[in-house]
Amino acid sequence: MGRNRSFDETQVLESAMHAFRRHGYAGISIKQLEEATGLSSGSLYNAYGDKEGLFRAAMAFYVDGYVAGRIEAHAGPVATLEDLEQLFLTLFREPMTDGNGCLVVNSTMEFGTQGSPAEEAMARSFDLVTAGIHGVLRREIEPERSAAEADKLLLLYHGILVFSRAGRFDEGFEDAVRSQFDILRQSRDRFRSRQQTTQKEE
Amino acid sequence: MGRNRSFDETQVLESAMHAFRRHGYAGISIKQLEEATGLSSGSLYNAYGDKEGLFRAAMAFYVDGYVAGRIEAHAGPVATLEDLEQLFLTLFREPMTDGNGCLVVNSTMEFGTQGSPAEEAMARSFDLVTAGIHGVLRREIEPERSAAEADKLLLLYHGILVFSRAGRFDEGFEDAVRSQFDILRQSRDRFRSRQQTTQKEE
DNA sequence: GTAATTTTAGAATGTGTATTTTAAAATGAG
DNA sequence: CTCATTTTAAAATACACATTCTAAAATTAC
Repeated sequence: MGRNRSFDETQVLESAMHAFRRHGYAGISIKQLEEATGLSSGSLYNAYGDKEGLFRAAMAFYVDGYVAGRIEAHAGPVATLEDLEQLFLTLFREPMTDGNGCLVVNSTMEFGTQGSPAEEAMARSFDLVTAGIHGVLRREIEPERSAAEADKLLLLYHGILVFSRAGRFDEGFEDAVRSQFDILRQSRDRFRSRQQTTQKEE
Repeated sequence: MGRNRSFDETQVLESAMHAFRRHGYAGISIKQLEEATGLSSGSLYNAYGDKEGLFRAAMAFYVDGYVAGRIEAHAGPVATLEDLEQLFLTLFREPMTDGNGCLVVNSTMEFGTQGSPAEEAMARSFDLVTAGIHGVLRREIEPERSAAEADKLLLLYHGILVFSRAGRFDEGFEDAVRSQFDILRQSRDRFRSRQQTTQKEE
């Protein structure tokens, strides 16, 4: 059954992913992808079919490895406001500060709605983040305000990714995040004491 | 002194701007730009030098006409929280809902930090929006919280532009915006009554 | 060890790209 | 009216691009 692949697939996808993150899909050539991955175009085409196939693979790699992992760690089924706050604060630390932004959001902005090679990965990633944030708030604050507050955080999160890519990292943004989570914690405290009061009455 | 230009420059820039908005810079070809603008490549090159020149012109056109106009109208030197809220709510109405997003933010995500042909226009646009939002909040709410709340709104605003381009317009986002402005209005009320109290004491 | 099969690198291919050139048509200035 | 200059459209150019082909090297299964 012929020889085995001699390159490290993970390493190739990692390199390709960073290259796409930096230059976008239309903005990078096969030649640049050869340089980035260390593979010849022959091998790339053999392994991934075409440029779009490599892009899809890099997207899936990114969503599985980076997005899903971060959401599990900071916005999983038992995550608290404090965990979620950490999710936001990691956006201000390595490796998110290299100025190349998030592959999913970059690709979203490049392709828009109309049939993009990134469509499924994009949808999956947005669903993960949305569900994670909404889940935490549903557990932590009063139900009437939870959806609106979750949406605010969702928008805040993606706003940060825009400024990250723009290289415009005001120090204030971190304060803005902390201040918003402080407000949510106050909300949680009120919610909890009200719950206790209700319990006593029963 | 030779003949005059026979095309409507405004109309050409408007078409080019929408084409760039839709396809990005790297994603659109001169041929497509000929179709979009109705001009032959000869005329385009004569008028704008090259593809990058046309892009710069389209960017400047967009920032001058759209961004600056909207900021003046809703976040000028005498704008209130209500005016600013309108700025946000217009993002949910025509013509911002065509799924092509904002040329400035799209281009930011395409090029990132490193020397982009959109650099000056991008910087000007971000400065306009930032200054407008911070200006309103500085006037309307208590100084200690004004910067953080302005940054929150700034991030919220750009988050909306991401979801707009993604074609993922949850109805909840509009509620999220309104709820945030309701909170800011409460903040303004407290700030004003405190100011009155202080005045009486003097 | 042999045969089948895959990977691999690099050359080859054809298409699409941005851009320049060409020459004719248009039109403003004197 | 005439001349100078510009716009314009279309053909021409040169290059970069994604992709395919080729043949050799590698390596697994038997």
